[in-house]
Amino acid sequence: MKLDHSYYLGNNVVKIARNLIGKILFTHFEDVTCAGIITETEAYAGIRDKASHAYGGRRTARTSIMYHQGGVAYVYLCYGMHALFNIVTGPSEVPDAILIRAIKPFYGEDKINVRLEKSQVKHGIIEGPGRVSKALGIKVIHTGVDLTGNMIWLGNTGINIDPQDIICSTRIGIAYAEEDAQLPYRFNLSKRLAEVLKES
DNA sequence: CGTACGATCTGCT
DNA sequence: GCAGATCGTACGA
Repeated sequence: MKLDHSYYLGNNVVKIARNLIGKILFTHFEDVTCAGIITETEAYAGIRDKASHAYGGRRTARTSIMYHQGGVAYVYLCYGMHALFNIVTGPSEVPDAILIRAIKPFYGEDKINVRLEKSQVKHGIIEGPGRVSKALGIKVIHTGVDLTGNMIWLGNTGINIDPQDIICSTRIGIAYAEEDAQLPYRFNLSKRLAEVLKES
């Protein structure tokens, strides 16, 4: 059920980002477990990707966790108020990461709704990376958390997803990345399958 | 030390 | 559809 360390060590971050669609993201804070099915991801391909925080080998206090071996969390603050949750992948010293942009609530919806306050879940999916973190209780201090531990982890559903149900497109909010903004590094579940999942 | 701005979200028009 | 919120981080002086 729980994805183990080897899952995160592959050096093809785009492939992992695609594979994460349909996996379940769990959190366990304050004695409460919540979970959501991942429906949207974006890959950030280390030092060669202008959209990545590690572009050109940039390495600062904030981004140093990206150089850790895959399987830990990278959470950072965006626009001064949103904690964005990323999954670090690849071998040590390869700063690849995957941003989780949307989930479908799967477990602990009561707590999720409390955390989201006024902005409740619409059409069954929590869209927007800031809202995903808010819903699951993930904060900047969770940077570095081991994703095979008991605070944040990922699991398999056992549901098989047809490759045709994964839509690939360009990433959002990275105009500064110039030509790399055109890379097909964003993945989401097709509307059709999202509807099916909504039923379950 | 100063400053510009972001892997965004919400509420108002 | 658009502007405002809101502040840590990065980078240059």
